Amino acid sequence: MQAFDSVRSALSGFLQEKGLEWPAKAVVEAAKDPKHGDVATNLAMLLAKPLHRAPRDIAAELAAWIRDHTDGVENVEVAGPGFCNVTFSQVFWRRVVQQVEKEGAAFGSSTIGGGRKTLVEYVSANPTGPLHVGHGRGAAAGDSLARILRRAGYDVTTEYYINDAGRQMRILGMSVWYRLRNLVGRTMAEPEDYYRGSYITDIAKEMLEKDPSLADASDEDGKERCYEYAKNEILEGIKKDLRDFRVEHQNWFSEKTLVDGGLVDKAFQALKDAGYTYEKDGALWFATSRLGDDKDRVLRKSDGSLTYFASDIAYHHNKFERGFDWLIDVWGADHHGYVPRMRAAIEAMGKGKKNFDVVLIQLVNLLINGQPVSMSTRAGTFETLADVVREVGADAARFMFLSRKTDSPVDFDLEAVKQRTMENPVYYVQYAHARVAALLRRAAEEGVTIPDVSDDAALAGLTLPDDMALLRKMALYRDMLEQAATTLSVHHVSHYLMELSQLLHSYYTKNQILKAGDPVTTGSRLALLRAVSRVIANGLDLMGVSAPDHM
RNA sequence: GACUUCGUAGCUCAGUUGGAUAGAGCGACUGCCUCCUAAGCAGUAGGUCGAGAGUUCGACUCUCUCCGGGGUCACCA
Repeated sequence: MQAFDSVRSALSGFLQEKGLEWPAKAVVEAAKDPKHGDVATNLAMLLAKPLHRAPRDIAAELAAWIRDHTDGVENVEVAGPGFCNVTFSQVFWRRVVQQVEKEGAAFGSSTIGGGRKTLVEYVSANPTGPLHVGHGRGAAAGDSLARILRRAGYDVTTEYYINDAGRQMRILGMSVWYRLRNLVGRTMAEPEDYYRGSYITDIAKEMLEKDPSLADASDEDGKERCYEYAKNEILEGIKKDLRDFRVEHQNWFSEKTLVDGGLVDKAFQALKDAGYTYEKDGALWFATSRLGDDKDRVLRKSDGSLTYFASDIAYHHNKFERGFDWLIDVWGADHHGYVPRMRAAIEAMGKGKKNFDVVLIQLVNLLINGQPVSMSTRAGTFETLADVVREVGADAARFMFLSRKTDSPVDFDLEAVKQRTMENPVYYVQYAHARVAALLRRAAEEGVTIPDVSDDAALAGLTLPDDMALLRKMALYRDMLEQAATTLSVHHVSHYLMELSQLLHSYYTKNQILKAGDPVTTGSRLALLRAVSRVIANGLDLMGVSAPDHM
């Protein structure tokens, strides 16, 4: 927030004057306790050693310096072992309202991304069946992460990698073919390993309706046609489910085109040139163990087919070739053992740690009335994402997923998420937004108007600690966004929104707005709450959750 | 076994470059709608931050050891 920036620059001036560097551990942060003012710094304590002076002594000098070199400061106090607590004036804080009014949806945006070209890849589930709840968590996280990074100044592209070339897809074709033959009474041996979900049979029926003669096709031809049809059908379903979940992918990248387009060979060549490949036992190996992996990995199997890893390397190679500087992969936590070898591959491409990050999404334990429901695409027993979204709504599901750290497992109880109570914080936040909307409607009905952008006089009624608490919280929005972006953790947004909403509900209950008694107070408070609801809407947008005007 | 991740209130979880008296929601208990949305508010109770040692002005945070839960260890994807 602005308060941090101005204190920081004052401190830098002080250090420069003394000919000192900024100590690595020195921070400027929001004071946790209002008694400690608005902004606190520990700088004096860290200067004690180099200056050979008592921390509180230095703090006193520092306090005077801050007072003289920072705009909008009301008071600076030395506290505890040597903290400097800075309090800003009410006039300073009121500017936050004006800033929100001027910037609107862009309020709180940051430029820390510096336009860096970033690719966020997420979901990327094999098109072998409908998305289940677990995919939903990854979808919500990836989508929200992309929104956050964009607001933080990154140039973000989102992508879904379609695994349409490997063994799983052959099994898919075979599964449909098997069902299809069964439907017309031409049974064949049950395949060893196949998808048993009812959607497989549905697809087979559909194909037969369109072309009854299909059953006469040769085994090979039949499987191929089943594969092709099923893949497209399922992929369309996936796309629809994601749309309904408000999840967007700009690109859909096919593994098959990667293989057919010779990009795999190109990537192999790059690895070979870097000296990392070798032949052994009739297979092509990649010496990932020289780059931090446990052991070497196979790229091309002895039967001539490619491993999943091989095309994935090619895919990431291609991402860099398309000019992306930062690759973020959102994966299910079961892929976590896969990370070191992918890192190795990235390094072999001449890229480093800075260019590649993986966000691991832990399991979702779906519960219905407290009873666990198992999810397995193969066995065909699962709760689909579409069902869940239909049941609880995209807002509640997304908020739930995005409220927890991605790397810890989550219990998702359908009944609980359906409930419109505090089990379900999404309504708490949305209610805060709707309440303000209702208030603004009421104001309009009563002929109370406030300007689109307030001037200082219009905000003069903001004098209470409650006012300042809301202003300070809004001012922290940008810091929250930056933290979420730099740590790739989406859950900060929902926690921030809970806190801001809490302040708003409390304010609303304690302080009258339209009935405050005088026009300045009414106008000021109305402008304040309008700004708060704007910030809530911005935050909800980061999560892809709607900000309703009515509830 | 190796690697990885987590262990914070009865429950679900925040607490990320080490900061002041460890937080929130739910649940429990006590109050608050003749008054702008009670899907709300105010308050009470609830803790050995898994255990131990170390690093230092200061540790929930960093290091090591141990205990306990999850996950992964394919020429599968």
